[in-house]
Amino acid sequence: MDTLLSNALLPALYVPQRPFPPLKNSFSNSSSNGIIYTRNPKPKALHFSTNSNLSASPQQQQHTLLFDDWPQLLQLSIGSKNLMLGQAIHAFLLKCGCQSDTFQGNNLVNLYSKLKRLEDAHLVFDEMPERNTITWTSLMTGYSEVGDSESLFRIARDMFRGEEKFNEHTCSVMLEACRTVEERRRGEQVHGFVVKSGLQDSVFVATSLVSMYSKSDCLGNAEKVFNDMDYKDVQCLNYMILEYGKVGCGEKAIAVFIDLLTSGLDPNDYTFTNLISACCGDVGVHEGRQLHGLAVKYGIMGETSIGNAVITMYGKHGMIDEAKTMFYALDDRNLISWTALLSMYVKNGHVDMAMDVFSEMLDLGIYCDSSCLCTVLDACSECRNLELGCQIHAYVIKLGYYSGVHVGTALIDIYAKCGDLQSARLVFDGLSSKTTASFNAVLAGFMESHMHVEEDPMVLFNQLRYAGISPDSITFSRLLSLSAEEACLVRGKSLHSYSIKAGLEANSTVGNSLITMYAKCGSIEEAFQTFNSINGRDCVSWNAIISAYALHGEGNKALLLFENMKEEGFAPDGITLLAILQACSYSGLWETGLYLFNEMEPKYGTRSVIEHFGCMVDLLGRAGKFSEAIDFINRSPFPDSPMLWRTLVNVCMLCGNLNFGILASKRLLLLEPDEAGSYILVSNMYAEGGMFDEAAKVRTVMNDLKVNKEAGCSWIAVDNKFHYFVASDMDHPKSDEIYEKLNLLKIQIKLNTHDRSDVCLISDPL
DNA sequence: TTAGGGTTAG
Repeated sequence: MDTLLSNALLPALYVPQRPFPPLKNSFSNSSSNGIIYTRNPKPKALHFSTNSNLSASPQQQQHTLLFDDWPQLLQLSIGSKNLMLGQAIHAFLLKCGCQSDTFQGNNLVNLYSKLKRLEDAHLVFDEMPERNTITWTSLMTGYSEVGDSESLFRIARDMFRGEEKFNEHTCSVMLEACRTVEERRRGEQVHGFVVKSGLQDSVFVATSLVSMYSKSDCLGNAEKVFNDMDYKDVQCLNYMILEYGKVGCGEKAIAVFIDLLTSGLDPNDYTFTNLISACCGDVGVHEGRQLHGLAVKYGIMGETSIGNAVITMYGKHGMIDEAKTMFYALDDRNLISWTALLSMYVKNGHVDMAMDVFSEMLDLGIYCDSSCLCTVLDACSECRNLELGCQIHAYVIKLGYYSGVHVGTALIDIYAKCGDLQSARLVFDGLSSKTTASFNAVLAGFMESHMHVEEDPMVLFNQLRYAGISPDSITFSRLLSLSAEEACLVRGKSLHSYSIKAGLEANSTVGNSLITMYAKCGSIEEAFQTFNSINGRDCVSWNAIISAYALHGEGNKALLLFENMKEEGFAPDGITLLAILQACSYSGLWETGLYLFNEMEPKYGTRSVIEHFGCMVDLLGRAGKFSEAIDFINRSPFPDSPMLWRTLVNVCMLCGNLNFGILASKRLLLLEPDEAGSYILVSNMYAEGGMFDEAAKVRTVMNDLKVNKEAGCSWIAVDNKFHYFVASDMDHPKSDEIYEKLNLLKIQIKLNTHDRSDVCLISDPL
């Protein structure tokens, strides 16, 4: 063990000239490290100072440690993470000459393990002549501390081979190392070992099992272990309340709380913090408010964590005043209290108030951590305020959080959502470590920028795969949405294959995106196959497949699926009704559509919003009921909505009803005199109706008013390369061949539709 | 007489 005697400690060895005051209990100062030994070579006492200067004079020393007190001081060095003090005690023990003492060895292994000095822990461990269960368990704790489960289980195997007895402590440490999805399998093996060893009745081990299963996404197993426990203490019950709260099972959390009270246990601050936090899901503000009152009755509202949970709970239920009152009633506000208030304002759409709070924090000199900065950046992102985001970005750099992955991802998010993909990429490229979430944030930028990007997200995706970043369901969902937008079936299929390889075949998020991708790329059969393959379909899955059939004009199939959805116990939401109205509209089922629209609120409890009204205008128009459509708009809550009138103009154009189209156009241009898109639509409507002079007039008005619109573009993907075209485009290197092919196609279409009256060549745009 | 649940609020 001599090998551990650090040279750095030697200057501290000093014989004092006079006695020191006795050992005090106030060892909380973590800077204590001035070490002096009274006798050499075999000291009876250790004197130490709270002064960090090792060369301080003996008169400045404050504490004396008698030989028997060393375990107490060792605990202090662990608690205060004071390695130097621990090493001094180690040196002190060496001088005492008790190298073969197992108790001392165990304590030293524990010291170095807790301080993550695994090499030192191993040195002590290796030199111990006799080891016991505590020695092995202490060493395993070190590997658990640093998250090295491979080494931990290697040691466990050695311990097993050496026939050392595993006890409840050992099993708890092993289970601690299995609290991830990746380690779940190993956790199950340890569970088997626990049962075989008869240790499952220990409340420590059982709580570790509950924790292991819930943290590895197996709440069902956690619940089984929890329910089988004969004896539960407060900490175990608090744990289950926490886990139920995390997955939004507030009712179950409250049931555990009732069990806690009926078993005569006393709830503590953790109980209320966890429980109030659980009142943001299926359990609402009524229960949250009652628990808040109960915490006041118990006299523990002085605990900041409970107050913080109350702020968040009220904030999530939109009760801004109550949340604010709680914040100002707190005796001890901490950074979490401030962040909770900030977040509450952001989530309730009061970004300006959030920024006021942030300014106040800066004025008060409160130092922000990464979580607080992420919330502020969320505020900028929420209101798409890029300028403010840039200012916060500068502050982030000043604080040194620039390359941190969480703040970095929030920065990417704001740039991406504001359409500045280039800056989003710059932040992403500068991240010290990239995560799936940061990549997903960049993908949001691609989605926001649509087709106006040179870079191919798939190239970036492949680079990240090779760098070892695993895609998750959100990655696939976003990439599939991009493929759907590009109508690129080949790419969509390739992503489908990769999602199967990634083990996400039955994932509902990926499945739902696949349905939409296949439908938008024209393959309704594959959309339906995917729908059938999803394990645990949710409301979104049903909405996706109903929308898919609506898009393909198969209204009756969409209606059939709507009935199946209800039979399987899913409550249709606003999106379902929108999809079903579209299905009726595209399939000419206007009476059914009208009936369902009128049933939305009374039968389905779904409030109709402007999109539903838009759909109804389209439905009535397609059914030729233009007069009814105009009445419908005028009687709706949105009689002056340009969107509804634009829908009517569009449907008039589609159905060739110029009279109503002109009527609707006049209203539209009155409502939207500066919107280029409306002029183009009206102009197109005239052109479709053969009124070319009127169409030209509208274009002239546009020019006079100087309203311009970016030209619409079409594209085609060939061999993973996208080719874009605008009207009259001659920029493509193969323009001549393309126009020639188009001419042939037009002739073929005319011949096939038996309309040979106007077979002519598409004129060269030049 | 040493080792284990170590939980909370943004």
